[in-house]
Amino acid sequence: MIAEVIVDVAHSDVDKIFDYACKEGICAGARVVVPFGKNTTTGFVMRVKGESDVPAEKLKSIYRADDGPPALTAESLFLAEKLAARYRCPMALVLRLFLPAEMRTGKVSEAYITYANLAGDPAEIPSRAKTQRALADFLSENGETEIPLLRSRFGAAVSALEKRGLLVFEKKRRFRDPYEGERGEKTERVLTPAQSEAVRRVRETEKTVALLHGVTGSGKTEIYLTLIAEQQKLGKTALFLVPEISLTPQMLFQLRSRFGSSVAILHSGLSAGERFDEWQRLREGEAKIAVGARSAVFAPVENVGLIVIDEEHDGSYSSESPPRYNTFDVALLRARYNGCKLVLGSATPAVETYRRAEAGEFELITLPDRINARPLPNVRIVDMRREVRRGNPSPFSALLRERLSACLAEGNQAILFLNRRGYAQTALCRDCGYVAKCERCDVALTYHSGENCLKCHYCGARYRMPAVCPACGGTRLRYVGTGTERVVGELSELYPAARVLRMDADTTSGKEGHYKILKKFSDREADILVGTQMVAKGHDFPSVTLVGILDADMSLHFPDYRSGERTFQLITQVAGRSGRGSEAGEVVLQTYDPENYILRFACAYDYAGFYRREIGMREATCFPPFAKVVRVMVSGETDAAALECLKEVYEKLRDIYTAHAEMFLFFNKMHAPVKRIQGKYRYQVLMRLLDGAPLKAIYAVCAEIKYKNALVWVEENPSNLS
DNA sequence: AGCACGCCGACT
DNA sequence: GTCGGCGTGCTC
Repeated sequence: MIAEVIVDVAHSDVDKIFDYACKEGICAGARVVVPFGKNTTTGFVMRVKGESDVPAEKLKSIYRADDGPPALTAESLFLAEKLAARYRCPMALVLRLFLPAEMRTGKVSEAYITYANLAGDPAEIPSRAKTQRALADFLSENGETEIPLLRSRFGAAVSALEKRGLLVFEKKRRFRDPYEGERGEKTERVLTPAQSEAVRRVRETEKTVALLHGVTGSGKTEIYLTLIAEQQKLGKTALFLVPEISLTPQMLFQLRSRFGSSVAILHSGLSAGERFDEWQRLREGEAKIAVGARSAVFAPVENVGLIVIDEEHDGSYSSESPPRYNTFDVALLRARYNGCKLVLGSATPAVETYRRAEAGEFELITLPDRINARPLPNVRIVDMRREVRRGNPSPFSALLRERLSACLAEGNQAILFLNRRGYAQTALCRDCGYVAKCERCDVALTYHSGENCLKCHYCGARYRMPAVCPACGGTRLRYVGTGTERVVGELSELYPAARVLRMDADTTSGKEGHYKILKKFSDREADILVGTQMVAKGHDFPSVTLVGILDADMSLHFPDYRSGERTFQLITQVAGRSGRGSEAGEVVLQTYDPENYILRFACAYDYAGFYRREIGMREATCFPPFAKVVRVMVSGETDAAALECLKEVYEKLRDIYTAHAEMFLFFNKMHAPVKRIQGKYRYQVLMRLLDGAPLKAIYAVCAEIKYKNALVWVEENPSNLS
């Protein structure tokens, strides 16, 4: 037999099928070890065939294959081929998505535990050996038991009994269980009429995709769980995808209490062994419901009955490193392959998603009301220009301070949202205008008061905070721009009695870092939670009655066509944290641009109004979904290398442009907005293309340009234009 | 990606 | 005369 093998080497030169001779019994999807050049490498069998076109003297044999079922299912192989073509990247790189990393590198393997049971006649035990007799009695009563447990209870008697030949041993597979044994209470809630109607519509629609557009707190999760339970009863599997941050243990316990051990969890917080075992449980059919972030869309389940993408608009569903896949695209392929439904849920759907739903491509299901009929919190806009004019330099407006005092006096909790970590945006010299910059990146450094240092948020470099200006020797170094650290500092001065927690990338490192802070807050060990956008997502704190949005403009003026959309989503999400319990909630939104339409629609919870305005704008200015933004990035070791490479890229792309000028709305080369990151000089060719433009040719041009000290890659509708 | 083969500069 | 620089080409 001949096996067509993709070797697990991520390089375009070897991104092709290699034929190997193999014995019968090896099938498609199997992971194999093969001789390759002077090396030995692992690979994947894509297909098995009778004969090969490769001359016999070149053909080598597979060394060995994993035992058990093939690592990759037929569906995985199908998806891999589609994705490699769509995202134009080596097959090996795509195949890696389907396996836990720890399995590929061979760092972990199955864990086993040895069980002992009684063999032979316990009457042989002398009556003076009381512990041995007790052990024998225990085993005859309880049957086979794990050795470690026996040793802890009966000590040396285990070995003694073994010497008498009265024990038999059996090794069994042990699945390492994340959050072992933890379960929530059984929560089988009765659906509201609106929820039942939503479930019915998903069930009955002819369309593959349903968009569940429900305001925050409208009970979308219960709808997902009901739909998943239905599929489980039919013996089918399900994928439940959530943004990384919403995978809080509370959510997992809720799922576990509902579905028991048939839920497997796949996310970055697990240990290598746990992730490996959870994956294996899915692959072997032991677990049928895969819950996880983006990468869980590749979960190795067969016979999928439902796929859910919660918080569909969330940016974390697009991968930023190659292969730059989009979770929705993969999920849609899987839904079609399995003939099942794909449910998208959001309070603030992505503009592009909503447009497709509105056009009838997706079933659009709207849930306009909160589940407990609580009104959405009232949002008040504060004009920060007036605060400045009144001589208030602090990050808190008078209104916010007044509401915060009231909130604390009533014994409630508050969340303050500011999308900037650190203490101050940067350190500036009042005498000469010097701004501290990173040595390897073209960005200003952020001052962190906790470590009293300057940090680069692009490369992570740390610098000592200078005592005097390095440029002019002046002593008037000032901190400009407020970050979460500074907010916490000012709060402790304003409200010395209040307990303040900070949640941002600096305080949530380590395993379950997010969880620890959220748990503290939900256990009421703090009164105020200050944080970056990670406080905005999906948490349910019934005692929070005030949300303060300190600088609503920050994401609004991001140089990106999606900044308005992102701001609307962020404000709606964070506002939704307020008033989820029995008391009404309120929101104070601070801005320097109080007339801005995005903010106005967000305050009124008017998604439809926002959408109309935004889609009209996109159409008028020819931005996605009416055109595609394509950027070709060039990054070089030196400025000269990058420029030389850029020149060739630009000339070749210009040929395509001149031949199809009518398809190009925009075409130009320029510096990347951040000219240097991690010592690499960056340039870009920016394009905006109409449907039908020769994207393939653009990719082809970029693939053939090879410089020894410069890199070229293509990004479509990039979400981060730095 | 690795690794070998192969052709030009400064060293015992 | 050789040791070693990294450009080029191959891996079933």
